[in-house]
Parts: sequence; C-alpha cells; structure tokens
Amino acid sequence: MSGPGMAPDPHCMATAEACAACEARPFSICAPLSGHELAELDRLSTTLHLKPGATFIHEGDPTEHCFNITQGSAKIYKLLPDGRRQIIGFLFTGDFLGTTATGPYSVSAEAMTSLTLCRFERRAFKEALVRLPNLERALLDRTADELEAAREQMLLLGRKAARERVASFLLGLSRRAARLGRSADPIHLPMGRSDIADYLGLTTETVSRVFTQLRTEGLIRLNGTSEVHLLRRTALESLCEGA
Amino acid sequence: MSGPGMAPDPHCMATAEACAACEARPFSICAPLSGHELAELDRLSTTLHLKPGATFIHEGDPTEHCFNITQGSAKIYKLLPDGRRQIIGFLFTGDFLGTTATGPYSVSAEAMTSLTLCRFERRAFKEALVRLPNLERALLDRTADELEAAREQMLLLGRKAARERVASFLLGLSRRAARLGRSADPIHLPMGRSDIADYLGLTTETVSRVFTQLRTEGLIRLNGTSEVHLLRRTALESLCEGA
DNA sequence: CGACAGTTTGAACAATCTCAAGCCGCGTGG
DNA sequence: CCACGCGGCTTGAGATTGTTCAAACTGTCG
Repeated sequence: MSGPGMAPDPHCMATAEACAACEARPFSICAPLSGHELAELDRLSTTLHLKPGATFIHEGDPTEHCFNITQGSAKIYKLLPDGRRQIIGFLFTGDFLGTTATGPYSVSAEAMTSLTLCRFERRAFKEALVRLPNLERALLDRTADELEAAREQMLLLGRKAARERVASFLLGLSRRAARLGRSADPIHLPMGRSDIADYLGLTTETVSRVFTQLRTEGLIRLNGTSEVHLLRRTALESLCEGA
Repeated sequence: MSGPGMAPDPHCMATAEACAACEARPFSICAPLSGHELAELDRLSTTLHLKPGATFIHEGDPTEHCFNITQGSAKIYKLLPDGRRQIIGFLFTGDFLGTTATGPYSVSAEAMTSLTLCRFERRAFKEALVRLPNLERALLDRTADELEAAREQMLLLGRKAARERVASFLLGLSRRAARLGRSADPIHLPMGRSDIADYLGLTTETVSRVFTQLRTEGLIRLNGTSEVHLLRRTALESLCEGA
C-alpha cells in the first residue's frame, strides 16, 4: 500500500511502466486514467500471453478474473449441452472482458490469434473501481456500448435474412477495424467460416454460399479466404437494412 | 431542466416526495440509496403516467431522458425500414431505461399496460451519478445484468428451435415474476402473440402452434390467452436447453 | 347481438439446413 | 522441388423447419 503512486503526482508515470507503454491504452477502459490512477491499476494487473486456440474463460466457472485485451483477437461464446454454439462477439485490442455483476462467467472465451492480455483479480478490480471513479465511469460506458451492440445483434439474429446478416457482419468488422486504426477496406477476417456462422446464427455452408453470391454480384471481392474487399459499400449498407 | 421551458406534456405530473413512498424502489436502481441520496435523485425526477400503447421513446431521437419503471409493463424494440421488428425486451416494475453511453436512443419503447414512470433529464442524471457513487454502482450492475440477459437471448435467437424458444420465454417470465413477488406459476402474459413472436424471432402463427403443441403434450395449460400454467416445469427446463 | 381484433388452424411454399462430395491452399516430407 | 495429405472452404441435391397466405374461430366491447 505504499509507494510513489499513492499521491497525485504528474511524474509518477514512470512507475506505471507496463501501462504507460501500452499500445492498447488508447482503445482501453484505462484510457481516461491519470498517471497515479494508472499506477494503481498497474499494480493489480498481470500480463498473459496465450497461443491461438487457448480457452481462457470457461462459462459457468466462478468469476475469478477480468481481462483487458492488449493484442490479438479472441471470441466469446455460449454453448448448449448438445454442442450448438452461439458466438457472442469477437474481441480485439482494447476490449474488456468480465463485466459480470455477480455470479459465474456467463460466456467462454478463446484466443483466435496469439493473444496478450492484462489480467485482474476480480475482487481487487472491483475494489479499485471504488477508488477510481474514472475507471468505473469508463467501464459503465463500455458496458452500455456492449449492451447496445448486443441488441443490434439481437435484431440481426431475430429478423435478418442470411445475406443481410453477412453484409452487416462485414460492415461491422470494417468499422471496428477503422476505429482501431487498421484497414477498413480490404478487411482481414481473423476467424474461419464456422466462427462467422456461429456468430450469425447460420451454418458454414450458408455463410460460404452468401460470400460466393455477394462476390458474383460484385459487392465484394475475396482475396484468399480471409481478406475481403468491400466494393460497393453503399450497396452493402442498404443490404444490412433489408434492401 | 424540467422547468417552464419544457414542452407541454399532458401526462407529465411533478412529484414532491414520490421516492420515499415508492413501491418500486426495492426493485429499482435507487434501492441502495440512503435518505439524502434519494432526496437528491428525487429532485431530478418527474412522474409520468402513460396509457397502454403509448410510445415514449423513439429509436434514433436524441437521448434526452432516462426512465425508471414504477408500475406496469413496457416493451422495447428495434425496427428495420421495411417494418420487421425485433422486440429487445419486456420491462416491468423497477426496470431502468436509457443507459446509452452516448448517441441517440437505440431502441423504441412502448407501454403495454398503463404505465407509471420516473423520468430524469439525461444530462442531470449523468451529473448526479458523479455525486452518487452508489447509484452509479447500481447502474453498472444493472447494465451488466442486462448485457448478460441480452447474450442469453442471442443464444436463443441464433441457435434454439421454436419450441425451445417458447419454453425459455415462459420460464424466463416465470422467474421474473417470482423476483417481483408475483405468481410464478400461473403466469400472466401482458403481451400478445405477435409481441411474443417478435421477441423470439418467430411469427405469431409459429408461436401459436407451439403453444398448442405444448398444451397437447401436457407441458402447459392455457387459461384464456394470457394465463399459462406450467405443468411439468422440469420438462420445460430441459426443453430450453435442447432436450 | 354484431363487429372487430387477436388467435388458431390449415396447406403450400421458401429459406436455410443437412448430408455428401469435391476443391483449394498450405505445410510436410520425400 | 514437387507430391501428398489434411483441414477448411465451396458446391450440390434433397430434407426440414418455419414462413406465408388464407380462412375459421373466439371473446370482448359497444
């Protein structure tokens, strides 16, 4: 409980080395924190490196940690007992995981690429929220945004046709890439067709057919299997909404 | 901000000490507030009474208010330009609306019964959050719970069959009624078949057929069109998960 | 009692799924 | 350097679930 980070000191950034140098910070909930706040959070965090395919959260397990993604991408999903899977979301640099108010993890999480995470002990993190109102506010905003995204996805899953779903997915990824300062037009898909399918409530076959169809119609161009050019973005946008 | 500059609203009714006597408080985000905190919040609130069918939030409009439901039930939904509708959720006593971090309303909201609301000017509410950390914490918890519910619904919409969806819906309503201290077994449906359909990503016809089917199989009993007895709750529970 | 809105039932249809086979790209090893 | 094999992707044909369109029913309210 002692150390240079205790008092508000503009020069204490030096103690928060890991955080201070973090490339993910501009995209993370820790973005609005001042130097000493960052230092306090830094003390709670552990950096993890995971291999692609590693499952680091198991739905139903007691919620012991929460995470911030520093580098790489991951997916979160829910399973039914018979193996049906719904992918809830894809996570990228700056995304936060483990907002559950209470109770066990409500989703599982798996690395899609090699993945770097900040891990926090959940209890300590919650306690820190009391002392770091800026962090709490950022977390609330973030959670509200996620809720909004989830609701948009409910519309997609409940009411959109297959090609509308795929168009929405592509544009969503594109916008997200732009926000992270990555290429918004030839977009890169870090996930396979079956992940896309389980995200959109379809089968791999249907996803594949729709890609082919959109390519045939000149709305997209595929470079290999994981790079997509959005020719005619406007047409894709109206497709999202049912045109 | 609720002074003479406001547009005239025939349903709007200012209150003096509404909070102290509020029956919805144990179920609301204001539950954890102390006396003086409650008083501060009270100063920001206006009580509204709406008739069934009244739309009080329009998706896309600037977010000027947030609301707490004091009595009655409502639905929130999103529309596609061609009229397809996805009901995002049904709201009951104690539910809070308008958590959006920023931007315009992301859903529309309509009263299903006669409805009593606490309304807050959004800017003032956000400012109050800074002074009322207990409220902010409650709001964060509430938002996280809603996010979890939305994700569960994504699983339903993306991966469950029609009878699984209906079974999940009935049990969800039942659990919710229990939490509010209402009857969990003969459950009351305040919404019509087409609302249920738009919530579950089905058509009214399919919902109706599934009700009939479940009745025939002895899993439920219908009393009129809006009262359902859950005979064989266990069977319904395993149906939810795909049995 | 009659009208109307909401619900139920029926039959044909369509979107998507399932099952099955073929293809492509890529890494490995000869 | 090329053939091989493997996993993931694509394509095809038929089955299925839920939708669509249409009509009959119910019960609620003037």
